Amino acid sequence: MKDPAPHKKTRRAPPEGGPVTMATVGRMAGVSQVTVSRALSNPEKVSAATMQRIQEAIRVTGFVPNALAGALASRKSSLITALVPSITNVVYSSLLHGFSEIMRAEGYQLMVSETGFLPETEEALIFTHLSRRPDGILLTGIHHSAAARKMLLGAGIPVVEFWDITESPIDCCVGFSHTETGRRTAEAAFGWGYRRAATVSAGDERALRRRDGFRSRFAELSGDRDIPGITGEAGPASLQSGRLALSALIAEHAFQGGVIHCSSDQSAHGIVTEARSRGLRVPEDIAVIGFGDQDYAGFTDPPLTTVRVDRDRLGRAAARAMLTRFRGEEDPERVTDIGFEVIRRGSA
Amino acid sequence: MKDPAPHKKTRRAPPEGGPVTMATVGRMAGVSQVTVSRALSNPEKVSAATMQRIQEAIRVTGFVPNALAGALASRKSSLITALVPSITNVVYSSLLHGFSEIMRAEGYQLMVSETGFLPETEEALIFTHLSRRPDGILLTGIHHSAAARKMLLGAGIPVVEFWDITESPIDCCVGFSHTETGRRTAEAAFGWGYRRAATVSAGDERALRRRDGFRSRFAELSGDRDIPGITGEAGPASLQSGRLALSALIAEHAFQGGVIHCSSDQSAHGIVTEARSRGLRVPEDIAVIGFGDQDYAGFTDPPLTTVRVDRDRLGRAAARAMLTRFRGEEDPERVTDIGFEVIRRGSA
DNA sequence: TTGAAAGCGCTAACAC
DNA sequence: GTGTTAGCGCTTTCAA
Repeated sequence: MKDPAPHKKTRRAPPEGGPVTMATVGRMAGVSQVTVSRALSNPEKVSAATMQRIQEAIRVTGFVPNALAGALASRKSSLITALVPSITNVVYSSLLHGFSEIMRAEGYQLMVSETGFLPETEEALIFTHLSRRPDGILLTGIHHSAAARKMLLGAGIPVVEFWDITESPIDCCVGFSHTETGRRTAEAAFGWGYRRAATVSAGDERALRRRDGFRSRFAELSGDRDIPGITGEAGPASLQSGRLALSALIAEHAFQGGVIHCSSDQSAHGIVTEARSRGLRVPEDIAVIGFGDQDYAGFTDPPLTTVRVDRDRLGRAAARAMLTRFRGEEDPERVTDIGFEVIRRGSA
Repeated sequence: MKDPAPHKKTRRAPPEGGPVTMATVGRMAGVSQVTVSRALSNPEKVSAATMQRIQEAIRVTGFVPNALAGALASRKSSLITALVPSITNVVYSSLLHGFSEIMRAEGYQLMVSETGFLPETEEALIFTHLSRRPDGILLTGIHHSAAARKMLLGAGIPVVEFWDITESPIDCCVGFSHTETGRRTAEAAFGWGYRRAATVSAGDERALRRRDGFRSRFAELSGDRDIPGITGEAGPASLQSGRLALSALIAEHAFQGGVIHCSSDQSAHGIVTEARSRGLRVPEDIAVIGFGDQDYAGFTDPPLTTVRVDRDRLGRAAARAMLTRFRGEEDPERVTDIGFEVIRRGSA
């Protein structure tokens, strides 16, 4: 028997065994597809009896709604996109943790990618992520390529930049001044009596600003213009890189002692470890200041003097900034400085 | 002037300033929307001249394709969903890193959520994630609720369980035997001459299996049936928890020395730290064996004896397993045991 | 090489 | 309360 409608094109065989949709559920419950949709999003607008039958049908069929279709139709994906330099770095992963906790509670899901500290990669990822039509986007830092900024602006969604602050964010930023941490660390160290210093820094842009803040302020205060420094590559420092850095400082820069400003607790820990295994006393011979106040910082021996940033609060503040924008509030805060704290423990 | 078509319902004002779609681009380039689609997915099927005009139009408009619509129409989302206990734990984040690196190269994006080691949370997240219609799903471990297994099976997509192995995976698994790491560690420690032991373990199911493997095997070999142990909560151990555990072992279990089997390098590091600050020698008075071979394990003082799992390889193997399934290969490997290695350094 | 038509599974607007 | 209709922006036929 020929198909009576010559122009009826079907892509696939009839709907036997096809995906379970709201229509499937509706058929089984004796209602239309729309009613199923309503039962799921506005339960109060459906009669109790209908609700019962629909729920039973959902149970039997194992129906899982298609959020892709929902997002397309409603123009709301409930998706938040996040770009961080590296997820293996606790600093960023803990921030994401705090952020996603709040966003999840509000029904949003996170899609994360790593930029590897590379602006080109970030730019490419922004494009890919925007194609998923997220409701908002979270970026690390305040430096993004011109093309990236353009795409972001064009997307017309909230953009939260975190872990740094600027007077001119794309949309809004939540963080603290990296330069200022360096300066305040220098002031603290000078106040504790240190007159000679050195720096050990990772190569990424923010670590360098922390280092430079320390350098210039310490020079100002102590008059010492010759502060030796070891600078690594962009990317996370490790305990090992800290050990190597101290060795290099001693071997190549004839470092004689004083305080060492590190761009991370990891490298600070490495320096302490290396110093001890060389029989040097910490902080008497070599004092060390870390950055980040990682979970272990208070429990090393000696415990690390470091800069504490309330990452939990930062993550939450970023989430709050985004939620505020979703609510469409008038004139929301553009810059949130959550500050930091220099914590003195045993290592300096 | 009244609308001549009384039943013409438009949701929004006419398409002025609306989103930039393929139709917009097509109009500007003087071709139909379909041709724009083709230009993007099958460039070779479009004439060079047309291609030029389309690309120019894309550039001018800043067009970003809507992957939601694409996925809905093609039934392919290029999305992979991953569920891990915690992203702040380097063990899992480094695995994700390796996995996503390969998947991204193949055009897939990762959507990650944290289960917090809770099966109920995992179940809820599986539902949410499946609603995004991922092309594949990556799960941590081999224990999932019955409802979760059912949903997963019903989704009809590749499921890779990693970081553990079982004879009966949902689809396939890539990992190693946790019990076996404990047993082999016990054998190594016994071989090194240790005759007394203790354990310090996190409370999650896999850590407990490592601990039990160590316990029973060490008891078998040494005849010592009285191995004291400290067991923490589910969730990541920290340097601090290791320090506390050693204190508890000494105070509450009158631990006199011997080898301590830890469920992580973090707690092992804590024990070493605590031992030293108490004036105990490592490994002479107290020997410590960690787990994970974290980046710092070889650089603590003394360096940690530990169990190494090639996480990079594991992440890659998991990715390969998934890609194999995407290709629809016949009868693919269901269980991949990537093994582990006991590494002896200074702490035991 | 290009286009027209149909439909992916859902939500929004409206009528009953 | 519930159903009908008209899309959301794309891919997939199929015909030209």
